[in-house]
Amino acid sequence: MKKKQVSIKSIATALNISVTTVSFVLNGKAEEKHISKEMTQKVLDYVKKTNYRPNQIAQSLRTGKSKILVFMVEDISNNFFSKLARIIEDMAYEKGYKVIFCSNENDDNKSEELIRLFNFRMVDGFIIVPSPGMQGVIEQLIEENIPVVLLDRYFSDLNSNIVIVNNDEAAYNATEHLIKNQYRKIGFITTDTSQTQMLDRLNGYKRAISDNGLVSSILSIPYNESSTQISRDLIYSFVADNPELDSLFFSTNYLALRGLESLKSDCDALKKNFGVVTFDDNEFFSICNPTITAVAQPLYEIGEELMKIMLNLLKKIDDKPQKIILNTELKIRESSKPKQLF
Amino acid sequence: MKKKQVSIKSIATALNISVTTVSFVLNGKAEEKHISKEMTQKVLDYVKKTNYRPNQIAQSLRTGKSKILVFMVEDISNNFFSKLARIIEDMAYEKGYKVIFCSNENDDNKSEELIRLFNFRMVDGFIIVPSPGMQGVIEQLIEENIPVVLLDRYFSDLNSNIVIVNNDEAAYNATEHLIKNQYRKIGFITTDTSQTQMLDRLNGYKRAISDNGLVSSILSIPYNESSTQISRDLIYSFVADNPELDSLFFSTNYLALRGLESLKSDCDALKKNFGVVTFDDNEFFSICNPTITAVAQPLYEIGEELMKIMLNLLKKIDDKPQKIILNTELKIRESSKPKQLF
DNA sequence: TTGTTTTACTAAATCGTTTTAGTACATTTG
DNA sequence: CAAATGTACTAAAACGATTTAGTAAAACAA
Repeated sequence: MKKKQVSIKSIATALNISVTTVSFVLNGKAEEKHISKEMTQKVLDYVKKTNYRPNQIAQSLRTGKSKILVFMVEDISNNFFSKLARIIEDMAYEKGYKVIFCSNENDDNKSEELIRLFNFRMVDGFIIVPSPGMQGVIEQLIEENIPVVLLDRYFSDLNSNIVIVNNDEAAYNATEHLIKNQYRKIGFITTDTSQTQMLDRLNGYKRAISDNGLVSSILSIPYNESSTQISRDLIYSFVADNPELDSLFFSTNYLALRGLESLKSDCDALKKNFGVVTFDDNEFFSICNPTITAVAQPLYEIGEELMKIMLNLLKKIDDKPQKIILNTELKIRESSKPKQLF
Repeated sequence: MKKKQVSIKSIATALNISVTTVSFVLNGKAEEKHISKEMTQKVLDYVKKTNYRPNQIAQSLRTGKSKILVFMVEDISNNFFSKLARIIEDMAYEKGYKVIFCSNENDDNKSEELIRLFNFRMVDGFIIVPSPGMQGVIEQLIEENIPVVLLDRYFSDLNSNIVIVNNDEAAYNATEHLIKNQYRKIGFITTDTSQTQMLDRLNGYKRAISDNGLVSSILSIPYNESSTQISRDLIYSFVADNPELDSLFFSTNYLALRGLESLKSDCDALKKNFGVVTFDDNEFFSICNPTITAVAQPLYEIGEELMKIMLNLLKKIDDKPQKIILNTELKIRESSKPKQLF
């Protein structure tokens, strides 16, 4: 009933040759190792007949390579990350790598635990959206010469490979866009984390505001509440308590979602000339009513750059650590249309 | 510069004892194997000091278990699957399993290729959203006693573990809901695949329509076009060519997205008493305008059932293959409100 | 003829664990 | 006091591949 697993050894025994010969043939070293054409063919035929597949675990043990990458993000169910995951998945598979995804929830302990789980040894490389206190663990990985590429956020005093977008500039431009369209009191919704990408966005917003002689108005939502009713309520109160607000800039996708829910519950907010811009695009933004203006990150390019760097690291081509900064695109839609023409 | 990896052997040598002893201690078998308290402590101390981590690859080779599961879906970037992925990820990690996600794009060749890539041996179990022609490969897995659980769709003549929802009934109820709310000409948007869940939904729709003496109106979109402009156009023409239509039922989330985009471009469609119901809920549905009525699948329960079955399979507890059918919930929102009252 | 090369293979070590089947000594039991 | 049992350990095989360092025979060169 139970089929015996076919191994190199079983092949060797069946053909009455040595495992070495089989291994050479399978690894395409027949010629180089002077295995005769007939022998080679015999092995190949038998392999095909028995549908032999090498045991990758054994290969990994011997070669030290697992052909597995880890893609660690904040939350794999977040649209931004899942879209990116798909892109990375495809690129990795094309190169013969499998990808294990995991969500660290921006929690340092979880991040470290996950990395320990992978044990530095069953994984060939890490693509990581780092949580704030991960610098030590990441340094450790780099020190041990394990390929690591970061994305989305960074550590300013860590010289690592990283792919990010022009957060500051993008936020500046998006804010200016609102200002150009006559919005004057622009609320900025962010979280209380020290994530660099969030700080950069905040900075961009602040610069644009002050460059235009306006006054900023910022709501910082506790990070751990950012996906709950509490954050909806906070946004609601923020808008209610600041009746002079004529627009909101959400600094990331999940905040936008909470915000839109909140503005929606205050039925009229969105209809009355109220401007909205958000970071991170979403397919649904073009079917919302009004459609939502968003800063779109170049997902495909991000994935491409990440994999380019990762593959180089895996090939042990070690350039200096690279810092890639990609450009975002402001997708202008109805939610930010000129105020007086609304 | 390069730190030597600490192994059981290096520990044994350092402490001048045998690897067996170290292994016993590490596996908590000290007592059972009569290792003295002092020895045990000595090993534990050294292990802590050197920060030793076992090489999981070697463990896997020896034990035949990798603690890796594969979660194969149609497209990991699809909201339904990524939300589910997150749930499964969490449950699996809790039990010490890692999860490799992959997208088969509903393509049989890709599915098979992926399964071969995992090689039947570097993975402990598969959770699969099967593509139509995968039955053979799946039978093969089952035959080789590899844990497999299917979800979302099934093969009617394959006796496998499976978790699905009451598609037929759910579609019936959703259709009836529209009918109760005075919609009379309900279009059904589906794809041309033979995916069972889609057929079941179609069936439910048809039954409700005929039970109520109405006439059905179905648009089937070529599967491979289902995420392109073409499908938007098809839906657009469908609505335009059938002016008597007063509502649409989208049979899955990506079709709903295309449909809503399409209806949006036909600016007024959604405002004029036009009913919409869709399969698969989405966070954005409650901020759309009108908010969208949807059949919500119980993601958490699905994940829970999948993992429950998988863990049993992994424990070699072999019950009969189970077929779990979970109930959906119709989330009634504005897009299906009573027609005349609109 | 002797020595060197080339061809066609193979034995055995290795990767880092787990586990079976010991051993040597001490203690208990009948 | 001999046999049985218990304690505290260890040697070595095994998992399934890769790879180094061979060997034996044939071919070629001097």
